[in-house]
Amino acid sequence: METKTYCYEYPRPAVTTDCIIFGFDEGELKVLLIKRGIEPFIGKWAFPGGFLQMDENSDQCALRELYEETGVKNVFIEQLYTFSDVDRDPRGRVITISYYALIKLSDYRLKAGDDASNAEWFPISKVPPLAFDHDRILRIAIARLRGKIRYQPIGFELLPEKFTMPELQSLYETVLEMQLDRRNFRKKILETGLLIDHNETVKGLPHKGAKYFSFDKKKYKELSEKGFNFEI
Amino acid sequence: METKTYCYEYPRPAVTTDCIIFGFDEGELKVLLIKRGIEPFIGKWAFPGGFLQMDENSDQCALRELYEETGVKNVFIEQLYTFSDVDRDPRGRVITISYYALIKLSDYRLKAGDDASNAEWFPISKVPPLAFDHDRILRIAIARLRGKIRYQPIGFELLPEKFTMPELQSLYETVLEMQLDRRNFRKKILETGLLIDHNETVKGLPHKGAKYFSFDKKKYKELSEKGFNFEI
DNA sequence: ACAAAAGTGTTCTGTCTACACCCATGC
DNA sequence: GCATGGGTGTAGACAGAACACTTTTGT
Repeated sequence: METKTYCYEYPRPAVTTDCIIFGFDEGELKVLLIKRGIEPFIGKWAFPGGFLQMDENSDQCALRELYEETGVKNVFIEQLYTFSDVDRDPRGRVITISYYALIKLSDYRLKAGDDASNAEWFPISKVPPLAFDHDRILRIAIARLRGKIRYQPIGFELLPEKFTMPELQSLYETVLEMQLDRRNFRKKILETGLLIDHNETVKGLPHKGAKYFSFDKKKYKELSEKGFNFEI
Repeated sequence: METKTYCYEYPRPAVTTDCIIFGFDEGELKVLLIKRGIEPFIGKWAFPGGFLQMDENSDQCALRELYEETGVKNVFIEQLYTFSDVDRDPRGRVITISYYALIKLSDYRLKAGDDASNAEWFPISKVPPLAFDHDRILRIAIARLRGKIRYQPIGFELLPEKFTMPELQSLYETVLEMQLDRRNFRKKILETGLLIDHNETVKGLPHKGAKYFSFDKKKYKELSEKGFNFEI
């Protein structure tokens, strides 16, 4: 049978993916925005994204766009929500499958935002009004991150391979917008048995340097297959 | 400026919505399936769904399809996930924005599944192999329901307006696939203050009849705006 | 020696868990 | 009066919250 005989004749919306890229740096949660060089919304900031090709699924599209626009690769990425309001794009009917990504800003700070780039990191408290319905998308992305960080070990995706306990706590405090008790936090995190202690401390500070840890991904994978649930 | 000048020239996938409709009845979680009358997958069971029109967003599309195919209206519905694999539909490139709905089966049992209808309720333990990638979609929908019922009061959407405590507990036990202690369950639910006691019991049984309750939606809305979080 | 941040244990409190007996109803 | 399922309270275990002093390091 011919594929053709099955073809749909309905009018079709355009389909894009957009990616909300979170980073964490200097005690702030940040998001990467691109300044639009074309209409509509020329000069406004928006999330990186682009059109779905016919030979890729939306995950691949989001990863591809992420790489093309920011040089970022091999990062945590997850589908967020699909936006489909009729008038969300003045050019016509566009459906956007949104994703959010978590990146280790320490690794990528240099690439995006350098020299003449039109990409820039904004602390989420200082994000300007965005193009399209991207303000709404950002709110939803932040809510997802906040909800998920408590019961999935995704916070580590925002920190360098090696991080200290105060850094990890600061990340949680920032994302959850609440203060946490130092002793209780450390106890709870270490109890999971998922941190590798490097027996190595931060040097060159005018005070005691914190110990370096890293997250044991392999162990987490094993444990979660046995029904273990991360929770903080 | 003309809208036309903005028009995208990329090839476009077709876009549909599908709806996983859950019901609860006779102590079983059930899902509504439609027997396909056309190729591809003719004769196989699949979720109700259809093409997105150019004048509706995906929420509206899902509600419309739900109503057209099952006569169901005014029910809980929520976007689940968007599926976009290149070969998921033999007819060509089709992207599906999936939704799940929770319905009070007691109200709708008669409509779907009557006489010569091609719709039927299946206990989730007895769902046959489905068309397209609908098996995968169902697994994801069940996982979402299971995850969400604990911290959002969505279980009530599956029960009649008035329900008894044993019915509610049976629903939770079924969805969560675990036994719950009767006294502790009742205590925890009543502690929320969100159940209205009708001071009325089930009659005509060969034993003590259970009391009727209903869920106080209005109070829940007020409380949740003040930061209250439902949890069971 | 002092300033600055990291590291560490214990008590208290409230929540979750486990559990057994009486009650109402229809036959 | 008996079989069936509904309703109720309490004691022990456990986890979460609160909290203060000592250690290290650079200047």
